[in-house]
Amino acid sequence: MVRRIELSDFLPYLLNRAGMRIGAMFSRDVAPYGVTLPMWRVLLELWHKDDHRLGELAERTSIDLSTLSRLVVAMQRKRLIVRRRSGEDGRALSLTLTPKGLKLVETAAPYAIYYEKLAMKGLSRAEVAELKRMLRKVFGNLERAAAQKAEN
Amino acid sequence: MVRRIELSDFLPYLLNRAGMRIGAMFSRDVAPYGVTLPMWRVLLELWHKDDHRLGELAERTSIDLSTLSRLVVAMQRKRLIVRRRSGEDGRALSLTLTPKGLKLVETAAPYAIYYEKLAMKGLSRAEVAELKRMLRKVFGNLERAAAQKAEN
DNA sequence: AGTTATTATTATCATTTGCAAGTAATTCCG
DNA sequence: CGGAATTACTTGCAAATGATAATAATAACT
Repeated sequence: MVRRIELSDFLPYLLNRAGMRIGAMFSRDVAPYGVTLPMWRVLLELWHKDDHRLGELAERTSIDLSTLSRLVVAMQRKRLIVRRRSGEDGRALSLTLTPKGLKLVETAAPYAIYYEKLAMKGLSRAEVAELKRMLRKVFGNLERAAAQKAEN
Repeated sequence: MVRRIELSDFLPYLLNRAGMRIGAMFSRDVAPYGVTLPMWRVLLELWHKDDHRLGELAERTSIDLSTLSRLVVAMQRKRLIVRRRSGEDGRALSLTLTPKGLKLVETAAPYAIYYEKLAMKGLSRAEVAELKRMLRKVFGNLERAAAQKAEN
């Protein structure tokens, strides 16, 4: 007999629920600007650090490589990003924001910041720092395990 | 000029990354049993509390209602759950696990528990409790805001 | 009771997604 | 050096998804 999982105390469940909810709320707000959640993730990543290659971006946005490949083509057609071959490695792409893309991230960013603040309401500065530290830790743990598994 | 968002300190990003990663790892392990992540979420929810209606389940699993409707039909065809009209409210469904469904959750649950443990490695019992409490708080904050918005 | 409103569920259709196979560039190694 | 293996990305295709419209049952109101 297996013990039942208590959902309100089950980390994957809590992560999924909080993550999906904040994504959905943000998403509805920025939809009028023509921004979808996957697009936003790409824009945000490129804002944060320009000149990404595709694989790197897929890893960081949690978007499947083939899905992302099509997404960046679409985003280039919309003049939000530029896709060119990397100089160093002719297989790789170099993805960068256009001015139009930059403008769009800057338009959407306040909504993201608003929802982050809203989510953290009632938590002290120290608690928030702890929460984020632990989430980074959690991700690091998973990442390390995945890497080890890939090794074998 | 808008200040750039620091990704490694941005809650929605941390939530998404951790949540997606743990979901993906778990998912690969249980795929051989014919369990997908959405299916797992439904099974887990019904394991936790039997006799759900569809809307309630959609809310709790973060699965879109129309998507979920098809999913539960498919799961009934696989004899994992039973779908019947609720006695109390003739509009609603009453969804329950079959013995086969129960067996399947019990097969998959150890993987879920394993990854939860893995994710929390290096955190003290007290820290874990704090993390979960804050995640519930975060979700509650978002939920409350959404409810208030819907009111107006 | 009859009409309207509300809530819950399903069907349809266009789009998105992800797996698997394919292509091209680069690196490895004899 | 040169062919095999690896890496980076793209594409084809079947399945999953989500928005919207339709349907059904119940509740609320007159």
